[in-house]
Amino acid sequence: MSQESWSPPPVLIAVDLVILTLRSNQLHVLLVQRGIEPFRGAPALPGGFLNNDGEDIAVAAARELKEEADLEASRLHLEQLGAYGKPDRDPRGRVLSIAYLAIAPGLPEPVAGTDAAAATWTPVEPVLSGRLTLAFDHQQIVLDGVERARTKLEHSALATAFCEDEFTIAELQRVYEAVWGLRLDPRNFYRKVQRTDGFIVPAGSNRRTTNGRPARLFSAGPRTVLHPPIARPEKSPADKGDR
Amino acid sequence: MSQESWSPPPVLIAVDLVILTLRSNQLHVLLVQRGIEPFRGAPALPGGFLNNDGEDIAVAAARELKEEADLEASRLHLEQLGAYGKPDRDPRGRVLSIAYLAIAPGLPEPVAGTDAAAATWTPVEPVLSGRLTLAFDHQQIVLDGVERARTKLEHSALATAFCEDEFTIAELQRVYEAVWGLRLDPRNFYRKVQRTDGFIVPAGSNRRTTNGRPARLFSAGPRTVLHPPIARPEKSPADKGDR
DNA sequence: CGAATAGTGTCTATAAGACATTATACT
DNA sequence: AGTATAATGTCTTATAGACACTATTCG
Repeated sequence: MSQESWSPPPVLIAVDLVILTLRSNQLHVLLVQRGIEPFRGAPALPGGFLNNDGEDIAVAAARELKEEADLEASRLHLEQLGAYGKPDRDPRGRVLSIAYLAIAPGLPEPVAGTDAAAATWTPVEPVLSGRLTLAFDHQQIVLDGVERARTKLEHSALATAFCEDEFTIAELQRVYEAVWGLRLDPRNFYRKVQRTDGFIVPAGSNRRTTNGRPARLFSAGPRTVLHPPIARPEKSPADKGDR
Repeated sequence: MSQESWSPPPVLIAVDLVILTLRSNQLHVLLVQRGIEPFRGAPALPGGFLNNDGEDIAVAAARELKEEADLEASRLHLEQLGAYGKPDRDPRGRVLSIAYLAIAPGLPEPVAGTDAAAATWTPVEPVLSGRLTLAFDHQQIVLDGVERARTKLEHSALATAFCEDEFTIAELQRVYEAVWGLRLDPRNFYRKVQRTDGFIVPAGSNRRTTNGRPARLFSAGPRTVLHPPIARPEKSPADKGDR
């Protein structure tokens, strides 16, 4: 905080959302088609400006989540990613964006019929590689969001945020595989996840139907920080066979 | 980014700095005494408002680092911590603060004779525990900054930012001990640090004088992300003897 | 010499990775 | 039966933690 007092520069505050989910075992991000200049027609992150009624930025993020994606923040993981403030990031003038990362369980269809009709789930891969160009500096924000998710999978129970209330260990494994972009050994993963303290707890010895043997259902445990962590292999460990 | 266009709320942008260093093996943070209301006389983080000439926020952080602490950002580790935007965090009105974390090697004396005369190195412990009350939400920011440093010690070469260009392994160990607040076994630490790929590299087989056998000097290696990480023990592993 | 700090070696418990085997459903 | 997926077990190798020991300086 400065000691001097002087006239402030006018700065617009935006809140942008990186909403990640899994669709058919692929990591997707929610993008909207811009309807106005600049970058009209280009894909962009959902977001908006801060209300002028003294709204908290975290509340603004939750509000945009509802408005643009029809998602309830209270049921999602939502955390701040950081502030993006390069002076030229918005051609209209000085706009400082606070980016938030949200994790949602796989939804059957992209939201529709709401204000979020223009929102579409898009695979992250073309965005990360730059083959799909986003408006503003949104590619960088997605990059940072995915990187945040990747590292948090190791040390926190974030992976369960991609799952429904009850899930199988195989489903949890697919989260790790999709976000990290590599294959894991199911047997070792099973052991690892079970032995990591309060990570997941058996949900009433229920089961669910697929093809083979029914799997036990689990739900997210009380532990948010994992001891020991789920280590991410340096290189894809032997990609021969399995599934 | 929002599709609608409407009048923006006036929001002031501040940049606040959590500058950490080691002084006599204790983690310290740089605090200034506030000269004006609100919180006049209370300790606070160094910082200031964004310039109105279209300054980048990272540049603003570097500028404040120079102005308030007489430190050169180019020689320091400097990273963004996050945005703090609770509506009531500043009684004067809406002020959104972008916090930055800076790591400096142990400086012999607090900066003096400069604009930063009011700045003093303060042990973090009273701040973390709440025994020392800071202005605004600065206690929370310090908490987040220290937590960030603690976790980054594990997975990145951040520890070297606390050291001079050349340092001994024992000095590096003291960084880990001070930031984590626990004791480590010197022999195991030696092994671990040496075997972690490009973490530290021998600086010309020089040495330095203390009391016992001279220690080899090392400098920061090319690797910024550590494989494998330097694991932080869950509990202080046997605090009997040594040093 | 003895004190002090630096650096190396060794042992053991535990975890990671590879992979075989058994279990329980479906058609 | 045959196929598919879930769950458990076993083996080998690597790593963490505890700690003995050697090395090199100082007074």
